[in-house]
Amino acid sequence: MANEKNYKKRDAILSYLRQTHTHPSAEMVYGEVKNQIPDISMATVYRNLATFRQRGDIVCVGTVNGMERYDGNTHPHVHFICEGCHQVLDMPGISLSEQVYTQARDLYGYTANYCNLTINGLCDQCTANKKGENIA
Amino acid sequence: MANEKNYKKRDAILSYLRQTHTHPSAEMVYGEVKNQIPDISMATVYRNLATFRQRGDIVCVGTVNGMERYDGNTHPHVHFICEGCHQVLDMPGISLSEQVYTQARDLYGYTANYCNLTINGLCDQCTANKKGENIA
DNA sequence: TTGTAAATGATAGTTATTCTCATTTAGGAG
DNA sequence: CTCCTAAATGAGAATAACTATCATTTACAA
Repeated sequence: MANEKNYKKRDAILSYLRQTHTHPSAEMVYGEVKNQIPDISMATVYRNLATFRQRGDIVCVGTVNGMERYDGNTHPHVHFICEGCHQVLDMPGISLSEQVYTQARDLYGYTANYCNLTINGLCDQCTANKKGENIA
Repeated sequence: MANEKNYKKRDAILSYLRQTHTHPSAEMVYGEVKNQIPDISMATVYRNLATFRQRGDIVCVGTVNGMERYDGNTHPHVHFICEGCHQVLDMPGISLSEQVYTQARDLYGYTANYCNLTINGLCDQCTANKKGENIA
């Protein structure tokens, strides 16, 4: 009774986004899902990413190195973007106050749908590499 | 004694970014600075924006409607991005805890250079317009 | 079988951004 | 003043992420 409609590829994309913690770009999604379903195309990936975002099934983390990154975890949380290796990492120990939504409405009359806190810098590994460079 | 080197256009770009509160895109910067200096080119705008960002003279707010937005105010603060009219607005009443920098280092070993909190939604005007649509 | 509506694949098109390179500019050395 | 150098710039080509187009395929129902 699975697959009411022709959702095999669509479901594979969303499943992958919900499983991974890499906050992949469209190209990374394509490369991974292609392993399971070799005859998938980039058009399908981009199309479904747009659909998921409109539905609120995924969120956009932001543009890293010229490419948008996506997250299947829609619960508000903080991201770290490494400027060295372009990883996007979750920071579960750092909380993001959700009162910004009510503040946006009460202070400014705005309708807040989504908030995004990103911290940019160097991850632990790139920090170590950088230190090595500085010694030389 | 002004203009040690050939910095007339460079300075005009940075001055504009520091004056305005529109968080302009490269194209918006070009359009404005062109009023003062008609023979400026887009290449100069892009080149100097990249230079300013490397130096830390400006920050990137994020990509809005396919275009990066820039801010001459480098003090960490919160931005609102209107999904209707694509305005980027400051939200001075909402604070951004700077302890995320020390938390990033202490909890994860990351080197944090910059943090960016954006709230997405509809500004007051677009909220009003949307309500009008819903009535009809 | 036939009809349908949505999903997809292949590919062309768009556009923000970057790259290349010749030219211009400002200042210093002689 | 002239020559030299190094950086800034302008014009346009090149890049690449993303979107649009359109014919085809798929799943389901009548």
